[in-house]
Amino acid sequence: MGSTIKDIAKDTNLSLATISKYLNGKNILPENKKIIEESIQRLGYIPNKTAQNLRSKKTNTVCILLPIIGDYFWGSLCSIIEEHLRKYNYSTIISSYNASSGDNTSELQFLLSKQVDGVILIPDSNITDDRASFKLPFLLQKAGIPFVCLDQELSGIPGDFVTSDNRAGAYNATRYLLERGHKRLGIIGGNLSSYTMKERLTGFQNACSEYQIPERNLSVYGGAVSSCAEYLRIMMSLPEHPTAVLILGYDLTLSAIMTLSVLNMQIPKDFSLISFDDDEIFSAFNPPITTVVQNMDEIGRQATELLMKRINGNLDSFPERKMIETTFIIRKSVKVLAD
Amino acid sequence: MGSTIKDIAKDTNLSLATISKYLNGKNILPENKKIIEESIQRLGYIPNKTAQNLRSKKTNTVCILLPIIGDYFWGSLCSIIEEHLRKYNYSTIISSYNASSGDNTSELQFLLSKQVDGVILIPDSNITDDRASFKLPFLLQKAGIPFVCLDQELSGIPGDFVTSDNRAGAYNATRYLLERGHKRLGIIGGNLSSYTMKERLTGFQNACSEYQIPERNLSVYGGAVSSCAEYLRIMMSLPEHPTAVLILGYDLTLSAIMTLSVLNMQIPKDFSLISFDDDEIFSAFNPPITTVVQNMDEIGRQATELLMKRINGNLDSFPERKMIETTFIIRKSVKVLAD
DNA sequence: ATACATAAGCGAAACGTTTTGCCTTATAAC
DNA sequence: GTTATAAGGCAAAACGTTTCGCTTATGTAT
Repeated sequence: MGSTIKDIAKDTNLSLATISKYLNGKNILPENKKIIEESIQRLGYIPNKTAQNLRSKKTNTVCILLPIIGDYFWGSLCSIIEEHLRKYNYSTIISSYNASSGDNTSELQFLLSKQVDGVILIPDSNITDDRASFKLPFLLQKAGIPFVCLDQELSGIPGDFVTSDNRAGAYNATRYLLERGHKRLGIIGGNLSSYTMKERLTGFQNACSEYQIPERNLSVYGGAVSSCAEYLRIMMSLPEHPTAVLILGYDLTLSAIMTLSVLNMQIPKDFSLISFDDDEIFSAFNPPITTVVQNMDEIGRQATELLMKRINGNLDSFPERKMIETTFIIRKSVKVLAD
Repeated sequence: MGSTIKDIAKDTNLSLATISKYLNGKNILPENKKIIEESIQRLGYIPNKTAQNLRSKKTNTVCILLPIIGDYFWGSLCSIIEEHLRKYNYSTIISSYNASSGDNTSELQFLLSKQVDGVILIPDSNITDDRASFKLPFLLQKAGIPFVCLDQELSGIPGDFVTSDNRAGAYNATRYLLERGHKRLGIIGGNLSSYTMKERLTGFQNACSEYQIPERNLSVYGGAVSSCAEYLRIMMSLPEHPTAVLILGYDLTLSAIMTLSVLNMQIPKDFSLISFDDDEIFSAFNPPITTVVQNMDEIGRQATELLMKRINGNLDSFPERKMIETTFIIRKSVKVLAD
């Protein structure tokens, strides 16, 4: 069915080596080039990547490793990364790993047998917080497979990573509230012990202490989406409740908005709110919600760039920490308070 | 670095062929089996897939082809499918294609050169509605690469596909409304000309005509999320406006809920609503929203199964149309009307 | 005993490339 | 006119497997 380099060689009366040279962009006579191109066209030749990979020991393939399946955020990031890798002539394979297992050897074997050139690791706190030597980061390092980590810094081992600048994002948003006269603030997050959330919390606190807001005027909540509504209700029933809140996550924001509407509190008239993590839908709300947005495309781009660099053997300034700036989108969910 | 089958052969004093037999589960002497296993352990041998692929002309690889990048729904489906394919010992590569191009030859070449065994095609109406012979489905067929299509039926060419039973899902939800005494209904969708949306609309209409609801009591809207709020507002200002609405999509539902809250209409007291497409967040709302949910995991499973069948040369009942039942989750967004 | 099937093992060829080292020819330098 | 230099081409080896055809040993039915 498919024709091979041999067929082209016969067809053109040239040697295998010459055809291979042509395919790899080496110098050959222009006339031969023309002949080869015609022949390729005529015979419908398509290079066989498996053969190329075997011989050259390079697969031009990167594996994205994710811990959980079905997560919207990471799932869509996969296709963004694919797009970027494609520009470098790399293809993407995705695979999931067992984050809770103490031994990721089987995942490593998979990568090794597939001969992937590099890995983009979407971490799970189970993996990053641990310096156990059978977990993915260690195994990858030992095997000499370059990888870059997304979203979270590894704690037991040095490694490149790229993440949103969560701290700055939260800091800016908080300042925005403070500048508009809010003096009692709340922050609502999911699991506040994760790297990402800790960073955001730090940003929030830094801004507050710059404005000398006393601790007692700050209200911090970390917990499940389902209980966020309850928390908000309690918070709002206090006599001196916050006038504004920074909400760390899409789902939480949605839940908060719904809760406020049930409580008959209007945004921003009765209460101000900023969401960390945007979605198209927030701009369609009434009022549209002011948000901090993570630049997913940029995260994908930078992760790709960094990985390419490492794959090409460039170890400059390892380990690199790339912080991607968030964007602050001012819409209409924050009220300006008179002093 | 990595050891090969040759090393094992030397180490065990057996021939390459025997080692290969062992690796492929053929019969060998139990004593040799033991020796080989020890040797593999000791030398840390890992089979080289690129070599296996080259020789056996089988890659155990499926490519998921998607049209757009960054789509949450499809992105997360990718990792679900990966999970299922993994059970069959297949790995997954993802790649995007140009839906608007008239010629997908380059995509085909990619698949051919990668030697993928099959494709899961996430379609774009640009591709399915067209019988142009340079578009993906035709090319795949011509090249003899088995594929199954998700979500949409191909119109120009027979092909397997698996999709949610959109029609039945909408039908059931609509009946639910009708059974609770609603006599004036609305349906709000995105692009109503897409296959998916048409199916849902049909389900809605079928239920309505069964209950002999006159056309004039039905209100149908298809359009962008951004203008849905406006539409709802107008609709609600009519004297005899619908008492309940079926909303075809997550974003639209969110937008509708917000709009209603701004209009000071309470769900379900003043207005009833069912969402097609669920999200965890809907259960956390107040009231929790009654929804029709697509069984993504099942879609992934069935697509995988069907593709495996085709890859193994089983063409029984081609082309197959698999309709995955939706689940109806009754929560509290629908009011029972007195007659 | 003879013939015959079955099981296990072996060496060598094959899969479709890239790479190596050598050879030829043309070009430039002196 | 000789010699150095470079460019392009070629045959063959290599990459790490699987598979083919053959051999030998073992058991089984005639």
